[in-house]
Amino acid sequence: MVRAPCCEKMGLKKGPWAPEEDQILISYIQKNGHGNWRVLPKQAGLLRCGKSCRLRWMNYLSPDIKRGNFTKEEEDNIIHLHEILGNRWSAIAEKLSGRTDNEIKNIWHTHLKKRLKSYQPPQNSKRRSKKSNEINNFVHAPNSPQISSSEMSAVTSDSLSSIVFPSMQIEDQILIKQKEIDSSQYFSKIDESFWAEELATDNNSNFITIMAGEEFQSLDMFNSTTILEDDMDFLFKFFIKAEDLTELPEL
DNA sequence: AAGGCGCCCAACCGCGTCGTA
DNA sequence: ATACGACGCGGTTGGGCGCCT
Repeated sequence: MVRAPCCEKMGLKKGPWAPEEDQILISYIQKNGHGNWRVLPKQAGLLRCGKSCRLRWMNYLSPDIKRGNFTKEEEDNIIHLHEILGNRWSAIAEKLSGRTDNEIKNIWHTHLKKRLKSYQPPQNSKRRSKKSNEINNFVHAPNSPQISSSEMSAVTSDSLSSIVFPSMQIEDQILIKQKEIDSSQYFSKIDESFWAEELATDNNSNFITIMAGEEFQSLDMFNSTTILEDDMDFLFKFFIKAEDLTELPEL
């Protein structure tokens, strides 16, 4: 199937939006809603393609959008969410009210990536446990998928399952029930629905698996209440659905 | 003052997904 | 089952701006 580019038609304007165009779009949507984006520009009298209108509205004109610089707290949230979700900018944006995926993507590429680059986690932590070594060995084994931790988290959070460490028994996995994680300190902007959403509805069979890397021992199976601030920086997070623990995903 | 350079961010592009006929 | 339109997403681009020399 070959799809014609949406702005292929001659006469449609591209590039930066003029204030008058913004005004037309705002008043049209306020009056009629956006409905079908494809037909909106024609009905509103704009020489733009629907896609361009949608983007302009979603990323700039919508009243729900919070303008202005990102706070330190927001930046921290983005970093942590990126560890969990990977480059799923829209999913990250959902958790940060008023921020758009485009904005988050931009700030990631311009600020946060650099910030993380300059950060090097300490080596040879004395608290590294046997379990964390086992996981580490699996992740870096020759026949293991060669992916970074962030890619892994992206894959696993997509399907809410799937990263498994075959040499470990299920009971050896560190499984922490959703409600036992005190995430409020780090995800203060995120409401409870975030965790509920990621864990689907069945709390008995779905768990967040926290692979704490350097700080593995600090998390007590089924008994963890709080993640220490020191831990958080080194935390790799994978979502594991307990009933899927026997199969490796296709990566 | 002006030219070069790098950064930032709004906007575009192409593709995947979903819904419907 | 297939084709197709619409939407949404993530990657990329390029113009504008500020800083530096």
